[in-house]
Amino acid sequence: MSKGLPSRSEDYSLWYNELVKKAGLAENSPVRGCMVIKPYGFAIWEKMQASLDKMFKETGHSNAYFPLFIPKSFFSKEASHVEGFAKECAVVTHYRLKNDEENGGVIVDPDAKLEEELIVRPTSETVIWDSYKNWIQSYRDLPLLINQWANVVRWEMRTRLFLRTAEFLWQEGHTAHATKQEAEVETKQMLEVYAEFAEKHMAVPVTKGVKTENERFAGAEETYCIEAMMQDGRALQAGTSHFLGQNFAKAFDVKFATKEGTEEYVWGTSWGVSTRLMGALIMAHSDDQGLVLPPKLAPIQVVIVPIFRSEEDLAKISEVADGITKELRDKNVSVQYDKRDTHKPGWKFAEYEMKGVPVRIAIGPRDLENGTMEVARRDTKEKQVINKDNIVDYTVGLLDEIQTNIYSKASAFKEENTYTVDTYDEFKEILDTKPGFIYAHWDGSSETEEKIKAETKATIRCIPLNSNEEAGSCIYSGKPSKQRVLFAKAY
RNA sequence: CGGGGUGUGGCUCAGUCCGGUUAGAGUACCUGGUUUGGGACCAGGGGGUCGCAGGUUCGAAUCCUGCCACCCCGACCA
Repeated sequence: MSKGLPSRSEDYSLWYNELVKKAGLAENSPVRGCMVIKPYGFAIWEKMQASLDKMFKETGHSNAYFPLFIPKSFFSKEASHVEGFAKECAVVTHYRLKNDEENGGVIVDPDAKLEEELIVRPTSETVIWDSYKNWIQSYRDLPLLINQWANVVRWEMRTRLFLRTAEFLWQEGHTAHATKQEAEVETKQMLEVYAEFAEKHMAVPVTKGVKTENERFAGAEETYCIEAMMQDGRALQAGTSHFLGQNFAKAFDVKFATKEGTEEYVWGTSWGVSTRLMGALIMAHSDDQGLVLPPKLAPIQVVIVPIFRSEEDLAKISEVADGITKELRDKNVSVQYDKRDTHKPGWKFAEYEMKGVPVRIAIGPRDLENGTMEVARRDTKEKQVINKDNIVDYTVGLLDEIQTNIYSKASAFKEENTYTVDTYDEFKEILDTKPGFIYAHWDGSSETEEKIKAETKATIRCIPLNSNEEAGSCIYSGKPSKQRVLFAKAY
């Protein structure tokens, strides 16, 4: 592994790409637009999955699995849904290869053409609602609260590790309800789950809001989202929750018998977060030394590095290190004791910093003499010499403190880089000179939204929830507006 | 699909304009020794059909033609 990262402030994209590779998270795959997630990166994703899955279960959801392939005809059933995804679908047209007699190698067997093409799922609403049709007959079958962990494929023209890849991993929840109100409650509940996960686990502050019509999910009545700010000031959509109304129920003819004996279409929701969250995690906290992971999602929370010259030294240090390793593990802290003699301590320090391990404990001969250990925290780089009798409590407390500190830091950054403007001139001035979010009045029309996007590249990330209504006039058209919306350049 | 760029040991690249020893460097890897509290040092070593195919030439990484791949910018992006 080579040394060092490019500076974050000089070239953010380069820094990001190098970090993803050097921290051992992922790399570009030989397959166009796809990525290989390496073990360390996958370990972080698994931590995310575990936390989210638990939250889904606690809110009454169950996991299931639906097919990767979707018959083309399913797609055409919901008009706006097709339109939204048509341009980025991978399509299976044949089911067999054969030897190429003329040129060698293999070719697609032209005789093995599928009667109906299969779409590699870009999202699963259609296959899932096709099943729901058979699963739902009565109000007694509702609500149906299902989640699936899966991969999906969207043939993006340009890709970026974690942020936009042709294939990505995600979870997609698909629920069906007897009433509109219940479905709306579900939609908002899942948005809250995502926001809580982002803030409490990822330590990434987010703005909750509703998408404008332009940015709404294809097939939804309303799309809710959480938007996070990256360290270059750009916005990243970190999760979405859609109120589908009766759109898919009507498209797939999913009706149920009510208590009163009438027949009605069910109300739906869908919601998802993806490996894109990995990108958010990386870009929200990391620095020029590498990744900075919040303790709650760090695969290794504490690393112990022995400093030794001889086998005898190591043996003595290991005795102490094994002791605290066990004590920490008893307190559910994940510890790695790295006593490899193939790398020097300095090399290990740099390596674990690159990997974002929150706490490092170094034990050397000097510490053995004094009954101490050196504890270094990744977020602030501070080192403290701690008496070994207090080390376990100190470390456990430190992990909490780091989790809190990382969040506070990201939160302060987000606030410092958020602006409120009243005129289009101010708006453009800030976009040109400063990164960040901008709150401004908007007249509510797609036309204005598109013009602002074309002129400045800034888009409306969301119409924030919980923000005070405040009368004003649109920065672009001057027409009346009853609330400020969140503008930013986005990933 | 438009515009720009790059293909040379695992990785990052020099060499190409102006053809000419055995194709180089850094890093990584292997061996030995000295080291080990912030990415060690010295010595030795292995590893390359110079993207692919054709052509020009006594001679091609270098010039010509064709093809392929990848990257960046734009268009696209629940």
